[in-house]
Amino acid sequence: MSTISERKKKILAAVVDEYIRTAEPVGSKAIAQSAHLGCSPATIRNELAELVNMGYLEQPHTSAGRVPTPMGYRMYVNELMDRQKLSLEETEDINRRLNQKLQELDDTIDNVSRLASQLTDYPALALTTQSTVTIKRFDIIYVDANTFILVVMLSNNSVRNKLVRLPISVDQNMIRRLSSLFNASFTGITEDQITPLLINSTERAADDSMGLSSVIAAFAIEVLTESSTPSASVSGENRLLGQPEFRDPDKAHRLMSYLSGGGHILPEADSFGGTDEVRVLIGPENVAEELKDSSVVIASYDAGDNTRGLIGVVGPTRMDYSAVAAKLSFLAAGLSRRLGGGEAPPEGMHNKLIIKGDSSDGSR
Amino acid sequence: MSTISERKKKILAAVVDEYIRTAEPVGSKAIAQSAHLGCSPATIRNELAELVNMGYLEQPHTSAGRVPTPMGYRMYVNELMDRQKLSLEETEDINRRLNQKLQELDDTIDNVSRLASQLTDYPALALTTQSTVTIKRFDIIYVDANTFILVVMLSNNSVRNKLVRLPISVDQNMIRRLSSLFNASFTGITEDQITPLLINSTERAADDSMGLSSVIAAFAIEVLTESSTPSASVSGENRLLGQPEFRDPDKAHRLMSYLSGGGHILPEADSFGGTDEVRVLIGPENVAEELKDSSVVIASYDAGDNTRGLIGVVGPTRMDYSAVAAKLSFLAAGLSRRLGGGEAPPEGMHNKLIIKGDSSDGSR
DNA sequence: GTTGGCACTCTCTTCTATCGAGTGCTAATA
DNA sequence: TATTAGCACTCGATAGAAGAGAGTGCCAAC
Repeated sequence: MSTISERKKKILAAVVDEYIRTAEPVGSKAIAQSAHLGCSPATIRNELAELVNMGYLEQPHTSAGRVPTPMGYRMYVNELMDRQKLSLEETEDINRRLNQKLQELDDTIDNVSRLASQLTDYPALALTTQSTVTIKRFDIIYVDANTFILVVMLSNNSVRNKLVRLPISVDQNMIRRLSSLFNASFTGITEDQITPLLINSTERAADDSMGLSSVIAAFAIEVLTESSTPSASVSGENRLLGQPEFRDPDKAHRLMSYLSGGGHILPEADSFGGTDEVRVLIGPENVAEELKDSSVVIASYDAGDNTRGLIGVVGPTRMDYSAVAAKLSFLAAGLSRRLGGGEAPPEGMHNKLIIKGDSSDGSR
Repeated sequence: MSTISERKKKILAAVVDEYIRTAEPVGSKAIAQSAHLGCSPATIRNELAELVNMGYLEQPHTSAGRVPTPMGYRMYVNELMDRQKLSLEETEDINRRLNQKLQELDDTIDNVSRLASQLTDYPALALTTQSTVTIKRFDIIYVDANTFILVVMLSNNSVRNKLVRLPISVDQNMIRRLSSLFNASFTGITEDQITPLLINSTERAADDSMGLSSVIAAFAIEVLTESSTPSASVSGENRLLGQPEFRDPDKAHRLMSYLSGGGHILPEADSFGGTDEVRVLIGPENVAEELKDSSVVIASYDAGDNTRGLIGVVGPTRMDYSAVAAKLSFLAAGLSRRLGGGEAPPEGMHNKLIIKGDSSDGSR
């Protein structure tokens, strides 16, 4: 009983394809025409009835066509759908946008989410996972007696700065002293290694009676906290309204508010395997209550310095999984290539698309 | 005919207040109760009929209550509504949020728009006007033979940096030379004063045969462009869906897409007078087609260094003008105080609320 | 100038009838 | 045994009709 005939598979695939296209329950007649397996609607009906029994399809009501269940989608995603290759134009388009957006704004996840949303025409969110960041370099630039600039280069090669203005005067020597001291003792350590003790000893060593050390240390802590905290960005929530399943404003509002909330989304973020994997979460497979009748496609990329970036696209369960997965996969690969440390596959190549779902495999 | 009796004003105000509250056409009976001017519904009906004639109100259909026209709202905003003072809790709340959000992320307009949206519960957008920015200081930090960090401090006291990696090696002296040269000849000038000629001469003066000068100059241009280009940020689009007038998903979608588009919004931005002014644009008063049946409340603040920031809140014409104007005004004042250059009114004070509309004054 | 009374209008809701897509079942067929 | 044609049946969707209710406009009285 756990097997499923070839013909049933074809029919199931046809139903899902058609339903994704039209958002209307699919009838036996339509299938007989679209999937040309030489048999009549009546035969299809028998098969459909069995597919309903097996749990792959359901009927909104007795005399309507069939609609895929989450289990049906799961089967579709795992085995049935044709893994779309992007067209040359599409890959070129993505690469062009990537080059354009990333050349200056290195890691800005806002850009990643916006891009993902534009490409797929669904709301998208981007996030970075937790990671341990340390300071690689510490510089202090003397501007004038009351002003200096802190410049910190992090282990992930991003650079942060802060302009500090003082009510009192400091001389250039003090700045130089502090600079080299901080460069010596505050580099290579993580945020929680910056203890009051360490700050104190730096203060004494620099002969700093004005508390500058704590100001600078505070900046260090701030920067480290900020960079190692996962951050999230959501774009294109409004595209939800283009989907017929969100014509109900309340439903749309609920999901959009949830998305705008941002970060605490995707509890599955942590459990994410490796790069080059696209994961599809269908309806009830989602942990978050608000996503129980939506689907999420997630791709992961290497954001450099052991940081993993995640791109997620949210849509109705009737989502164009194939297209979205292909695009996200390509996008993630492009990002890995540009941001990641490791050796990279040559530009413009399709990388293989590995799709993993949850533990259930859609059979029974 | 251009005058309007006191009682009519009271009735008009009552209609608008009630309509803002309930989103339902307002009947004569309701007014007789809410605005207690000792007269019967019948009298009110007569007055209402005249108000309709004058163009301040309209009826959706013969036997419905009255709804304000844009002209009615205009009159309401200009003369009728009580200028709300915020409660102590509200001002404290805003100040607390301001302190929290701005202490580190100086100018991030994302924060401004998010804050405005949270406070008003309408979608909000923040933008900065065009301004001329120059470089105040130029520093180059040597990291290693293939890497250096550019640090630029701008006339608006923001600091930008960029990590540059080279395929070739440079020695520390070269860096030092470039640093002082750029600091000398690239400061105090605007973007379009950075000519190929200037770059060339710098290149020669530094004895730079590797084209480093153009890399650095490119960064200078980039930073100047970016900082002087008006930028925009939109937040809380989804709050639109909470409003009954946007229960139609298509209508909501249209406006949300327009808002997400961002910048080209508010063509009236340029014409904006001074700080401490709140401007209300009602329905057709808006230039943008997409806003013709929505209202916008705009406040302006001093973002320092001759830059003006704008905060706009978008909602249905049936918007709580009074509350929104009060909140925006206070928020703008708080931002001016923190970011602006001039002397500041003491914290926590209500600043006077000046509301200006367009040229028409709602009378005929 | 104000008020009560009353017929009138128009939307909104509810109910009913009809239509049609699509099914499930049965009996005939290859 | 698998497939097919035929047909009665189900059920949502649509349209029209009836009734309720809110609110008006107007008139005559105060």
